[in-house]
Amino acid sequence: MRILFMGTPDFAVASLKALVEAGHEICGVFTQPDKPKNRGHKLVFSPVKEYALTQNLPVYQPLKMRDGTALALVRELHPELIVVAAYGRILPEDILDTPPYGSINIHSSLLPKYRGAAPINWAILNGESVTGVTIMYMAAQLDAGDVIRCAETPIDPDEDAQTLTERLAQLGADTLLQAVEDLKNGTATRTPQDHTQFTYAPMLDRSLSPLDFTKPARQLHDQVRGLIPWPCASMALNGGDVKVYRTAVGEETAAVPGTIVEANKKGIAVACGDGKLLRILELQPQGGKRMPAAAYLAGHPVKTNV
RNA sequence: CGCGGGAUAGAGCAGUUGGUAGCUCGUCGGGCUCAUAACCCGGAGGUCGGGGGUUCAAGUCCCUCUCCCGCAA
Repeated sequence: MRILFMGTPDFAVASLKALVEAGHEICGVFTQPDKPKNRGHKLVFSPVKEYALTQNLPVYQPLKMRDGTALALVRELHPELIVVAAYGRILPEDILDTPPYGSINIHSSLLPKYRGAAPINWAILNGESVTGVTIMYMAAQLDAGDVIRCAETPIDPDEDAQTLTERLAQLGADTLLQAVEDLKNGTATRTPQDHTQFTYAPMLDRSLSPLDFTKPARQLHDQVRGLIPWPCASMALNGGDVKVYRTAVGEETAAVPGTIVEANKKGIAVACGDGKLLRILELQPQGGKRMPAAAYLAGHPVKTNV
């Protein structure tokens, strides 16, 4: 199949790689323009671009999708199918309608649940035990197209959004290949979503970070897992803010929520709203690196029961 | 030239106006204990990120390079 691929982050690389290795002809790769700013002032290529270059695939980084040049480019490439995976841009219908097989998207949730930008994170934040990927036809409305295939996977109670993203990227790539086969063989099904059941997973931001210890420990644990690697959960400690990377729900306590009950090799145990402890196992102080709680305590004594 | 923080023992940190480098943990040896991620005693371990400069003397002051982190994008 002659495919035009559109994607940007690591999540999309798995799918592109799968298509390449399955022998499909990639006639072009669209990815977000190099954002001229990282820390210093270095230009950074998107992961998809990095990979595409290693495969000598033609890379295109249109600035605008609606001024006609992108459409002209797509027509010139004559793709039989467009595959979009976390491209990060809304595509106009005239582009979506160009290829004879249409345009399909790989979305990292079980649609119609968690439409939007951060489905993996919100699935964890909400304490879901199952999620998955969905391959669908692209429609004018975001993530609302008819479904071709989907695949489920359980979410481990201690898994964080980063590792889940990696797993779903692989699952998505596998499912995508099957969907492409379906299309090629003319056996692809087309199932409309139940639009009454949809939920939305909006973009994450820093306001989601602060841990509120009046909430149940389990919920805070989910918050910590769901916000990795960005923006991360945070809490005040020793007069500064630290990012919290890994936690565990501990035993019962009679302490007032927010109280640090212990600070030792087992972690920093904080009382929560449901009378259970949340143990901070791994954290990152300002200006420092991510480290185990025990290492943090070696240089930053924490007072307990205050 | 986007803003800022940082690099000191295996890990995490301290180091005052330049004057022989400390703390907590770990580690090794010994002791105590029914037992311990507990306690006691003792030991090892650092050319203070690299290079250059000022000085009688630099972890500390000046210049420079490299790497890491946060914010902003």
